[in-house]
Amino acid sequence: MTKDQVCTILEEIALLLELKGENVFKFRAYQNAVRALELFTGDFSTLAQEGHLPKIDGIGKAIAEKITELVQTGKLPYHEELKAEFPPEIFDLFEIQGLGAKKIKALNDQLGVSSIPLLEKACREKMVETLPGFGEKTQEKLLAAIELHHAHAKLARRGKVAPIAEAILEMMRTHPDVTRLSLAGSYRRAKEVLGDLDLVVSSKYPESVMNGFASLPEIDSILLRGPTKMSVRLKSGIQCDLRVVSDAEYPFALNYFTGSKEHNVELRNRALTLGWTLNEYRLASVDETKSPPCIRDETELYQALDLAYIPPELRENTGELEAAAQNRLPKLIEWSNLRGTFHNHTTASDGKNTLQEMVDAADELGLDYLGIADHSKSSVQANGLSEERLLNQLAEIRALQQAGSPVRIFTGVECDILKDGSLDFADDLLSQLDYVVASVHSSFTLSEEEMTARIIRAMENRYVTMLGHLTGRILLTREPYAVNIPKLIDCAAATGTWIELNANPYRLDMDWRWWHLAKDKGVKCVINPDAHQTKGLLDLFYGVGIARKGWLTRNDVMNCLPLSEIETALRRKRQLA
DNA sequence: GCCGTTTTCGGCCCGACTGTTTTCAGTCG
Repeated sequence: MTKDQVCTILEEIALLLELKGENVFKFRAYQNAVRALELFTGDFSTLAQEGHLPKIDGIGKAIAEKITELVQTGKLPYHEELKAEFPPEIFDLFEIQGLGAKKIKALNDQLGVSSIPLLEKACREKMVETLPGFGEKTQEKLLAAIELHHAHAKLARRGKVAPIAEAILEMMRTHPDVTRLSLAGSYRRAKEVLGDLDLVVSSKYPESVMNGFASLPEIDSILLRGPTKMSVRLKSGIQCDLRVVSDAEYPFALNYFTGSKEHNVELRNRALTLGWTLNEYRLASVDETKSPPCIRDETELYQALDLAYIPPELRENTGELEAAAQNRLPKLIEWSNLRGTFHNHTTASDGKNTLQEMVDAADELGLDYLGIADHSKSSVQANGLSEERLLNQLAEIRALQQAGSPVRIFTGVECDILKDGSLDFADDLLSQLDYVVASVHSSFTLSEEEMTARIIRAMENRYVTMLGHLTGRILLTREPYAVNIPKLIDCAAATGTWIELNANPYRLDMDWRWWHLAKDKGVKCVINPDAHQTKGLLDLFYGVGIARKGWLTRNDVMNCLPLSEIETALRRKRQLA
């Protein structure tokens, strides 16, 4: 049983305990355990088999025993028994906005409402308003929430949200009563998928700012509105929350609403140990024996807690507070550090722009070098190149280069890793290219062992410079294929193979949660847009955000190297072998 | 159920908003 499967079961246990009306701290302990497991990148199954799980902070004796039982037997009677107490569809009800465990329990106990369709029926028959604690308005809101649930997926990819978010920010920036403003929440932390959008504003005239916000053209409907807080539904279906505070409160509000929740809890705990109490408005003395320092921005806020400034992308409670306390936070990579990129397509395979157009776009973007890596012959669906067509492209690129291209063009290929781990082209062809991106595009359903062995075999080829989109995931659409990522990281370190950070907002693969580990093992990252048209090059922006979340610096990312050094770097692995 | 420089009991972040209440419970972030 994998870690993910264990997490799913623990998550269900938490919900079931909450439904039963158990002690809140009990089910929260299960949620904390899931969180701890998700962040844990060590050897999970060995630890579970040997009973060393309590070494992970947040997992105690009781939960560790349950996990061990799950890993060893694949079953957990405790979970089965809990589950038997409720109909299985009841979990869906948690996705309806406005419904929590207490209300779901009341609906189930008193009306037999145990699924979204039954809830819809009960609302339409006006049964819900008869329950104590419920009323006519609640009933209406539930119907609206059900409709919304049908209409929109709960999460949106960063690439969908970003243009809207930046547009709202720019429009609000021009409002005369806005003093300071920032996007906050998971957007500011550069998360790959977002549940909503948060905007924090400081102003002397909150009413005026709220009116301005309410009249933005992007807004579809207002979900709730108080004196300082407003939630709206945007036309794109995304929820957007606005908070207006005074300018003195702004650094605290911005920090609080940037999160993550776990980072905030740690920060508050740290404040307490220093004799301060921290909330979204201020820092205050616990016993009023001392007056707090003047805090005008987030840097001063972290300073007051004896911490170096922690960039938003790192605020996931994965060791950033400890590092900030010891002043050993990395200097994170920035957009301007990128000098080139490697995984790009042209009309030769399934791209929408020609070689010349891609080169011009790279030049306009200020890149010094561009790698072309079209698909190989087995990717028939993507018009993959035959040996002959690849050699033709090679000649075309050399001619373009000699004609005086402003951008250095590197010749590569995105070479399919076949089912058995062999490559789509023979070594003598690969050796004529500057580099090779090796990717899986078929047979996604192999077992974890087979898939891991398949990719390892490909990495052991001296001509494979880098590994493309490591897990094949399409965010919110296709699950990653089963593969042992720690083993792949170890192999990349041993063979000197770079791992791609695929910057396409549909992929963002390898996931940011693994980069810190990869970096510690000495694995090099390469940020590639997997561009299929000129504007796709801009996806590099999303890649930098994820690299920052993964604690990476310019030294960890190969395409930060200047042109004078990248050529040698591309040749290094093939010369080692 | 977890945790520990208030340590084996007694805490566990906490404020805003809504709706149903008539002082508060539930939900959300």
